[in-house]
Amino acid sequence: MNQNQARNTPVTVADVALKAGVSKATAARVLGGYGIVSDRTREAVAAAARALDYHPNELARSMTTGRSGTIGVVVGDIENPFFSLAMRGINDVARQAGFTVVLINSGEDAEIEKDAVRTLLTKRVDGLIVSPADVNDIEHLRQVARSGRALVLLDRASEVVEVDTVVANDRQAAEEITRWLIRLGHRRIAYITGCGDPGQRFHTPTDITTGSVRRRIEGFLDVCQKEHLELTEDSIQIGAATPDHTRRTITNMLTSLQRPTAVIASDSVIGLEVFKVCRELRVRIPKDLSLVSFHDADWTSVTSPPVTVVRQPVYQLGEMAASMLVKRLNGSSGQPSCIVLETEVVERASVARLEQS
Amino acid sequence: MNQNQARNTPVTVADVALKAGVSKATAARVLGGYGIVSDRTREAVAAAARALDYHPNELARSMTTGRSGTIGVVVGDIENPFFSLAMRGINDVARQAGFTVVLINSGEDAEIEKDAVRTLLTKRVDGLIVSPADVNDIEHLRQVARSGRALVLLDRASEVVEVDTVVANDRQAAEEITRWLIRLGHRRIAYITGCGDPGQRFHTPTDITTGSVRRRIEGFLDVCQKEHLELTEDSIQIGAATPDHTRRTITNMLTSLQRPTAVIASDSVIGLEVFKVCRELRVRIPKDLSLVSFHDADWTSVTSPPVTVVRQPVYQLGEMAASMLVKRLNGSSGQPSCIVLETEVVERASVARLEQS
DNA sequence: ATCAACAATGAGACCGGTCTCTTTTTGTTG
DNA sequence: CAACAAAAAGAGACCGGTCTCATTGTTGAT
Repeated sequence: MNQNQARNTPVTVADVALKAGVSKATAARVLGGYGIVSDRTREAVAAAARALDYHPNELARSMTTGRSGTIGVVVGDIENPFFSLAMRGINDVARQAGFTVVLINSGEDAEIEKDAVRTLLTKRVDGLIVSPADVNDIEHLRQVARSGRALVLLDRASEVVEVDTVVANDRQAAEEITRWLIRLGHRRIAYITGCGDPGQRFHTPTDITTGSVRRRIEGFLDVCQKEHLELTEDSIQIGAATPDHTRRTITNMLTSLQRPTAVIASDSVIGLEVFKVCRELRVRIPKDLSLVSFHDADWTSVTSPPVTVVRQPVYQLGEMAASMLVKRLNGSSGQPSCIVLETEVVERASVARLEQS
Repeated sequence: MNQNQARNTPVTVADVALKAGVSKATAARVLGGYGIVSDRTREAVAAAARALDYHPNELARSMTTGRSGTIGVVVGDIENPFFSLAMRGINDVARQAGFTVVLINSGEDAEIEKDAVRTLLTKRVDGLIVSPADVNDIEHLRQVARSGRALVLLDRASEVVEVDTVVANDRQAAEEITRWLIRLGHRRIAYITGCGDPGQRFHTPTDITTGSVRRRIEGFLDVCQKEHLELTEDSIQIGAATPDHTRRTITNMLTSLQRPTAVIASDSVIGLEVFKVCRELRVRIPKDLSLVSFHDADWTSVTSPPVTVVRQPVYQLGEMAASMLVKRLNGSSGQPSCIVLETEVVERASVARLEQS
């Protein structure tokens, strides 16, 4: 082995400069790729750096430049295919633009989210992408703006704060499938979501702090009312946050006397759970229960029957969020904008026309 | 609004010190939570910090301490449920221990992986968790060791480098299910993986650079040979990296004259694709084809038939990797160890006893 | 009363880069 | 060949913290 292989290679510009016989400033110019240097010195310094196995300290660099080259991402649950797909979109764009992604999982907990944002801010990320758990509790997002760093909201808009946002047309999608279910003869339709407090009952959309879900519920309720559907307090099931709780919620719903004839699941994780419980209880889809799920997860096309879904452009959601952020970081200014991506209902076989009884 | 609300709040310890009427050193002691300070000054400084809305610059802190409080994670594909679940395990442990996670997706590309490791190193992460795409190409991993930072390999061991590792007992699991399939009368069994070069044919396990998959293939081949199964070059299908390519590979396999009677899918993504293609081609599972998949993804229990899987403790894999790393970061020394977690075959209904023809 | 021991604070170097400003070298031109 | 502009290199401050060491103030034991 090389005997001048120092332990823990803390080779600095100064070391390289010494070896190359130039000043620290000159070495820094070469190593940092800025300023003007003659070809001869450039090569000498480069050679010295190579010989010493020099690696720049990005931290020190960030200190003076003020840019860290990282963007922070705070999502609700990385395990949810929705987020992991969006995450890939973010990642792809970020790496293309030369940024590194710092990820924090909030577990949909507003406190953890605040903590996460604070942490990222102290770590001096250049910008943030957040899927806020609570559209009202946004003091920490204001803090981001105040600290002068860029912010993009992902999937969940907040009316309370003016900021770049990328969402799907949730409300419209919910209206569309609700109208459609009604046209097929369904009168008892339930909407299930993991948002909201477990054990709580739904009262008003304002209780739902997740932007996207609130919009959907608003759309759902709106259409129900227009079509004069009888809405009970069971029409909207909230708080299905843990698998265990989800399971219980669905079981209760499906064994109740006024069992719904159609269910809208707020994401693929909930949709899957509905599917599982139906199987256990021998509730046949779509004969006994029609099912529509948000998010076109990969498995939804392969069940028996395949599940009708609202296809959201999830990857693009991530891409857009990241590229909006990158644009801001590259100096784009102007009014914050809100981009709404279109969804599409993919009709499969989990929804039935209801026989008149 | 507060009129002394400075833009881009670059409030530093010096500012706080000034306001509190103490020296920079004293203010730093309070703000940094070290050294000895009297209660009175502590409160004065804290008050000043609050009034000024002081936020520490973690970057500057890291500069001097040498610790950044972050761990870097490089995985193959965050969209694969295997990794997103492991990622959650890592995340949970990391945040518990006060670390932030920096994530980079390699897309199973060794070059991107090297780049990622280099980037993380320059960003001075305290430690790294890597799922190496290529067990032979590990110069960049040596580099990590040389830079004096901790490293844990996730899911994929490398004999070439001595380092802490967390894996599942892949070889044994593969042996077990292969033996079991043979006992059920299967003589033509195929193994499909996304690893390896698309378009290439399999020759020897050494071609497979993904540690875990190589082990499984070794186990598979070993049992096949012991049981005198005829192995063709189609017995192992590699390079199913893109959905498109996977689809084609599977289609070819299932329409060939010597169609296998059983298929082992190397992960749930491949397993799902097999399932889809079977459906398209009207190949009935398990009547026409038996299917076993690695990774007990959530949807596998809900298909018709439900899929027999090798259940790996994926979350724990992530947890273990993170906690090993955290231990090292907290000063634990000693020989690198390799932890092997047990798997379990979950028998469902996608495997049939073969009728003698 | 004297001095040691320790608590509390201050002064300033330091981490590893960037960047401004100054000095030296080089090259062009009348 | 002097005169001057431009190019190249150097000196040193700076980013925002930490940390060592020196200084001052307080207490208790002798």
